[in-house]
Amino acid sequence: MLSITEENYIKHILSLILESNSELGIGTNELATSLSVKPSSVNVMLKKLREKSFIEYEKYGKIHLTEKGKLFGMAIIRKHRLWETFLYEKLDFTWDEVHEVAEQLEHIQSAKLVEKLDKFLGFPTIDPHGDPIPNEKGEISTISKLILSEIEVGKKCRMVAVKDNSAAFLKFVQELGLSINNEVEILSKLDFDDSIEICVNNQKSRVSKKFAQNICVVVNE
Amino acid sequence: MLSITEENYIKHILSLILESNSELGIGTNELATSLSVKPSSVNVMLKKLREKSFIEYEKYGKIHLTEKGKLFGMAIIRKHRLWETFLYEKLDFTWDEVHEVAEQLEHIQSAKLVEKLDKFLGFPTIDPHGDPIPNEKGEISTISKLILSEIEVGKKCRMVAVKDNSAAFLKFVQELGLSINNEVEILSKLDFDDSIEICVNNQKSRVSKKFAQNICVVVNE
DNA sequence: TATTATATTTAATTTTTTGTAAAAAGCTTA
DNA sequence: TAAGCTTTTTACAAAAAATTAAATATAATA
Repeated sequence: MLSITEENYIKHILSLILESNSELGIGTNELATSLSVKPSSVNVMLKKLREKSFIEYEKYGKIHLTEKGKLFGMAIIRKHRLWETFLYEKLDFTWDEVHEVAEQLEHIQSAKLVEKLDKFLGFPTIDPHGDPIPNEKGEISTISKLILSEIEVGKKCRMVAVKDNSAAFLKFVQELGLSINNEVEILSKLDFDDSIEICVNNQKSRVSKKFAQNICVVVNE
Repeated sequence: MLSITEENYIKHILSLILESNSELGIGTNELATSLSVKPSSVNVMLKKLREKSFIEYEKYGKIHLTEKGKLFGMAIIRKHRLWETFLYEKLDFTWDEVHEVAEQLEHIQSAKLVEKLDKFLGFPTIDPHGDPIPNEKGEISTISKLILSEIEVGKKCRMVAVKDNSAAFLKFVQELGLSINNEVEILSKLDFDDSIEICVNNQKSRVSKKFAQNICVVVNE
C-alpha cells in the first residue's frame, strides 16, 4: 500500500500529463514545482515509484506513467471528483469548499466504497467544477468543459458548474431559472460589450460577459 | 493538528474509560494491549499527549482525559459512528463491513463535514451496531443497547441493529417483518429452550435464543 | 513485613518516511 | 564551446513511531 505522499506524487504526475495533453512526459523540475518540493526530493521519490512499477523513466529523461500508474492515478482523481460531487450535491457544500475536503477523502482505501458512492450519486460524469469523472476502468470522458462566454451563437449547451460562489452571483443565476443540467441556448452576442442573449426554459435573457465567464457548460451532442 | 496515531491513542483511552464505566482511569499496560504496542511505546506517547493537555497523569498513576481530551475523543467516536451510519443507511454496506472503512473516515478533518453529514442522516442517535452517537457537544446518550434475549417479558423495545449478517439470518429477520426502528414486544419466554415469543406489527412469532442474541434493541421509555 | 510478581519508566536505538543543500553531471542552445 | 539550464548524487537532517533492555516503582501475597 502506498503512503499518501506517494499517492499525491502519482496524482500530480497524471494531472500534469493530462493538462499538457501530450505524450511527451514531464520533467523533474515541473513536478517539483507542482508539489512545492525541491527537485532533489522528487528525484528520490521517482526512484521509489519506478521500483514499484508506477512510472517509467531513465536518467535525465522524461517521467511517464506505466499502465499501472495511470490506472492508479485515475482512481485517485475518480475518488476526488466523486467525493466533490457528494459534498456538493448531497451535503450542500458550495463549489469552492469541496476541494479541500476531497483532498483528504480521495485517500480513503476501499474499492467497495467508491463503487457504492458512484451508484449512490447516480453515476455522475462531471464534478461540481465541470471536470469529467473517470469511470471504474480509469477512462475519462473527452467531453471538455467550456465556459458559457466561449460558446458560439446558435449552439445549445448544458450548465454543469459555476465558477463564482458569491451570493450576488448565485441569486442572479437563480433568477434566470438556471441550475445544474439546465439547457442553455445561445441566441446572439453583442460585439459592443460581449454580452450574450440566452434562452433558458423558453425564457430569453441577456447576460454580461463577466457573468457568462462564470458558468461552466458542456456542448450538447 | 494531531497525527492519526495520536488521535487513535486518545480514542482508545476514551473507549477504555467508557467501557470500564468508572472514573478510575486506565493503566499503561491496558492501553498498550488495546493498541497492540508495547507499554514503553505508550509511555513515550503519554508524555506527548500530556504536554499537549489531552491527558492528565502522574508517574505510576492512572491515565485520565482532560476536558479537552474528552471532547476530542468524543468527536472522533462521533465521526466514526456517523460514517458507519452513512455507509449502512445510504450506501448499503452491511453492518460488519462498516467498521473498517469508518476507521479511516473518522480521521477526516472538517467540522463542516461532520455537521452536514449529521444533518443529511437526520441526526441519528444510534449507529448500525446499536451504539449511541455523541452529539456535537460530545455528550453521549445513556440509552444503552441491549440484546433481545435479555429483555424482560412484558417490555416493549425497538430494534436498532443486528449482530449477524448471514443471508439465512437476515432472511428470517425479514420474514418476521422486522426492520430497524421496529417495535418489538416480549410476550413470553420458554424456560425449556429459552425461546421467546414476540410481537412485531401485531404479528406474534416465536424465535430461538440464538436468534434473539443477534438482535440489538433499546427499551422504550 | 519481606518477597515475589506485575506494572511502569527510562534511555538508547531502530526504522521509516520525507525532505534538503551542495556539488557534480548531463543537456540545450546561442 | 561556453553559459545556463535541468537533473542527479550524496550525505545529512528531522520527525514520527516503535522497540529492547534495564532499572525502578507499586501491588499482591505468603
